[in-house]
Amino acid sequence: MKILMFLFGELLHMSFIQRTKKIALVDCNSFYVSCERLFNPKLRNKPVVVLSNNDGCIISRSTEAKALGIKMGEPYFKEKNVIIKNNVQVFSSNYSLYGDLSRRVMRTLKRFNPEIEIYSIDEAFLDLSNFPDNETEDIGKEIRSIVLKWTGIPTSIGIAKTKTLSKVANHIAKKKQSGVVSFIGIENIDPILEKVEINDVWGVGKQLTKFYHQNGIFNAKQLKNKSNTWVKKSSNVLSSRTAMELKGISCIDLEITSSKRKSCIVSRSFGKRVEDFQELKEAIAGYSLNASEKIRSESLVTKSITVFIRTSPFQNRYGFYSNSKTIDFPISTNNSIEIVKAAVSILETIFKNGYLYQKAGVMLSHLSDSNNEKNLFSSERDEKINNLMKSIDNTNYRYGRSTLSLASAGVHKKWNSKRQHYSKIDTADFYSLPTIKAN
DNA sequence: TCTGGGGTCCTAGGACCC
DNA sequence: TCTGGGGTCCTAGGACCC
Repeated sequence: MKILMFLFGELLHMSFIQRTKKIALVDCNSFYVSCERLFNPKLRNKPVVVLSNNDGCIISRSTEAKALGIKMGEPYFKEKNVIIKNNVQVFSSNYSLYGDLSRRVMRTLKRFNPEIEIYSIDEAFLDLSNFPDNETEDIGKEIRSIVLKWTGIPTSIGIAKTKTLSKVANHIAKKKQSGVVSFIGIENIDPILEKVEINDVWGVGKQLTKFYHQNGIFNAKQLKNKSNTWVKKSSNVLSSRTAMELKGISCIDLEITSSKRKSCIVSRSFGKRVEDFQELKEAIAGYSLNASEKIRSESLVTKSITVFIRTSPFQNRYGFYSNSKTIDFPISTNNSIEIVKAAVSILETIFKNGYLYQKAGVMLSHLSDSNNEKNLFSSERDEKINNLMKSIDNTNYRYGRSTLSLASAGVHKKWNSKRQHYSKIDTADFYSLPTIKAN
């Protein structure tokens, strides 16, 4: 009887309260700039930009900086005039700070539903299906205000039936005062999609934009109304998924379980060009150490390693050279010594004298779980190496990265990245806590 | 003078096999 | 001299994302 009453209750419930699939995309506004502002309130309402590694490009802009016409991804030196003229505040990127604040934002979001997909450092998809349809927008506003209150980071939130549509909603929310846009309950979204340019649709990049333009598709509505078979046949499955998602049919699932990564790259542009084999070797050894440490911290081992070096693609007068090579390890490993050795041996085969190198990198691929890799050849020696690696990692964790390193990684690092506008804020470092003066 | 870094997925085409 | 067809697996490279 109780069960019957329960079922009846549920039916009654369902008939009154609509609960369709609802996905929210929460995206931090000008994330890196917002992080810098958090510890430096003087930056509020002022134009601010954050630069990529090596102070190369502009990768985050405050609203005020956008208004000055400073473009995303533009080389810093090209915008320097505008920046100086308008007294734009400039920062080198500080990823440990951004990573820390990102974790705080994500932790806050999990209060609303622990099942979230962390899509990037500054955005997450959140399943809101459990909330009633007519409360969607209010929930969005609540999420926004709590994230702001608890972390100090402003966000924009788009809510819709599919991921692609929630991206569209988010895009519109960015321009709205409330910062929240929900498509839930809107019968016909064609008029909205009509105003969304095709290149602003998630999954449509430069090449696809060109292709769609050639076929008379200029906005999201036009793609939505194309037949699925046409899209699939003339492009590919990814494009057809995008089109279906615009129709409101969910094809791209939320990835709640954080699957382990499949590759790990460490690469940098040099602060100044490198010609010397020895210096290049130091850089490659250093990157290999970082990559090894990263995969160890995630209990992964690698089956193959790729090393690449290249000169600048923008300065042809010195001659362009780019090369890479991959080799396999006989047995998957995460041993720094072995990985550095392999990397250096690759470098020896691809290095060519007489070039000014601008960038180099190491990629570890075919990663797998280290716990599943215990094999017949495991020996006492492996055990010892594992322990050595563990103690290196622990020491570096406690006393700062590269406290313990290998000699081959070098000490001077003349080639290190440029970081002239570094804010030196470290939320994990007691001595960089902001001080508050009384009176 | 100065142009980031780190990922994922898909596909075409080659190697190989029967 | 004649020299198939179909399947699988792997990889490099392209496209896309933030």
